[in-house]
Amino acid sequence: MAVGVRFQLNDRLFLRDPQSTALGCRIIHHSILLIDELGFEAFTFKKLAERINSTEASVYRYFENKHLLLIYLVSWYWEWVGYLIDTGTMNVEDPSRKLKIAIENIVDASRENPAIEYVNEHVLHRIVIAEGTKAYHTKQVDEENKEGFFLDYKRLAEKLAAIIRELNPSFPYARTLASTLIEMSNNQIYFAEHLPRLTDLKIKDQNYRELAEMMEFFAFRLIAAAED
Amino acid sequence: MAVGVRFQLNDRLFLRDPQSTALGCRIIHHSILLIDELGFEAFTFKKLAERINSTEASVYRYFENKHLLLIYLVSWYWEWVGYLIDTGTMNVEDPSRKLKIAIENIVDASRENPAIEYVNEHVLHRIVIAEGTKAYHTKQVDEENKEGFFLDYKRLAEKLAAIIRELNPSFPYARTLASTLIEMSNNQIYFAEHLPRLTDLKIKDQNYRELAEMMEFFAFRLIAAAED
DNA sequence: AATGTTTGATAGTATTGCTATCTTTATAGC
DNA sequence: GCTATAAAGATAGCAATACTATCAAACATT
Repeated sequence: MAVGVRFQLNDRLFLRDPQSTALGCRIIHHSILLIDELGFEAFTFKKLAERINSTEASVYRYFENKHLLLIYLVSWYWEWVGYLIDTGTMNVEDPSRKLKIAIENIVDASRENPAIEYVNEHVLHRIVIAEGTKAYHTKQVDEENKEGFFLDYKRLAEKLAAIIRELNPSFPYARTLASTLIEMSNNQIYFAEHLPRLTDLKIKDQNYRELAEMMEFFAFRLIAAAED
Repeated sequence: MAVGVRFQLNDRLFLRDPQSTALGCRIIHHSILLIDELGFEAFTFKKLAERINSTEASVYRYFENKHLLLIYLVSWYWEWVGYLIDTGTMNVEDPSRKLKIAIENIVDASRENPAIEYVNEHVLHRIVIAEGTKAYHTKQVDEENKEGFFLDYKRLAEKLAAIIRELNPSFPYARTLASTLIEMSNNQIYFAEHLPRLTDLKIKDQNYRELAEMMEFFAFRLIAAAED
């Protein structure tokens, strides 16, 4: 279990590093809970400020707006998943074992013991599932991408793609498979909960084993050395 | 080519049927263009009203809010894709041919001749790619799902799943593969344009042939009768 | 000519998404 | 303990958003 990890995120995402002050940590802590409660659209800095007994102006000293806060939170989550994959595969040679470990962590990183007290990884996972793609589905993607706002997501995808290439160097779609698996994980969990006719998955008691198996089925069958 | 099609969408999506009046058609026509221009977040009914030389109040007589308008537009698009798949596979027996036709239409329905003058399918496709998932990624999914707001999407997925089952009745994840292929198509196009490190796809001159081939590769390799 | 429906014009309200300024409070260095 | 300075709180204000309400004008229908 990981204790005391502290991720260094892109410092253009915030005005003042929230990890450096008590108020900053409260902002992170309660923004996760409040976004989960209200949904990202209804979430505002004013409501957050009320919740933490602070003021709107104070929150704005940390984040330019709620959109950048969302990118911050989602980046934190992907960074955390990447970290878990790294430590989980550290002394593992077998690439197919590596892929399984990666999939397990993508599917359910919060199964691991939380890394930081003020981040509720379990709730954050729900936010990533429900709101994650809103981070990059905006008119400003291109500028924000140039600023490196999506590096954590891209790094995670690259990590996964590298394992895929290890398993089969001639597989022609490593990047596509990597990003598809990540998106698929979030989508299938969301569908199982809200639009069940869009998935074969049934999730009971937070058990993501079935999803991991499904994703392994998809990944290994696709990667299998082509017989042509 | 399809001329004069007119889709019957869920009538709880609107207050007054936009297809029934000239103003309604202008609202549809220009909301597609304006959402594409501004992005969904910056798009407002006031700006739309200005664009069509009408008033905010008049637009509100057709749609309760911009969120329902988005669901309406996205539903229209999936309805159109479903229609194209139906007509395209009408006299086709071979299920593998059917799947190819379905994939082609999911990947690029606007390759077909437009069905209705006031709907620019090509621009609407861009909206579905960039904003489509916002239709169901909200706190109200469950109530809206009960109202049947996502039936068109689910019907399309079911159509695809049926073809998959035809190809291999023992394939255990027909629904998951169906929804994954649809989401994958939109994501990979978006990534190719904005976050190219997340995909192996390169799109030049609106040519989606490569994407269709990639999706066929994924689909057929997965569906292939299991050798276990 | 009377009737109903659609649209336009205008106004108003609560909330959102900020920015600015000023004061109070905590902290750190000397 | 005193002083500088940084962080946080308090308050105000403003333009835009997301609506709702009302009334009059235009238009189509019988």
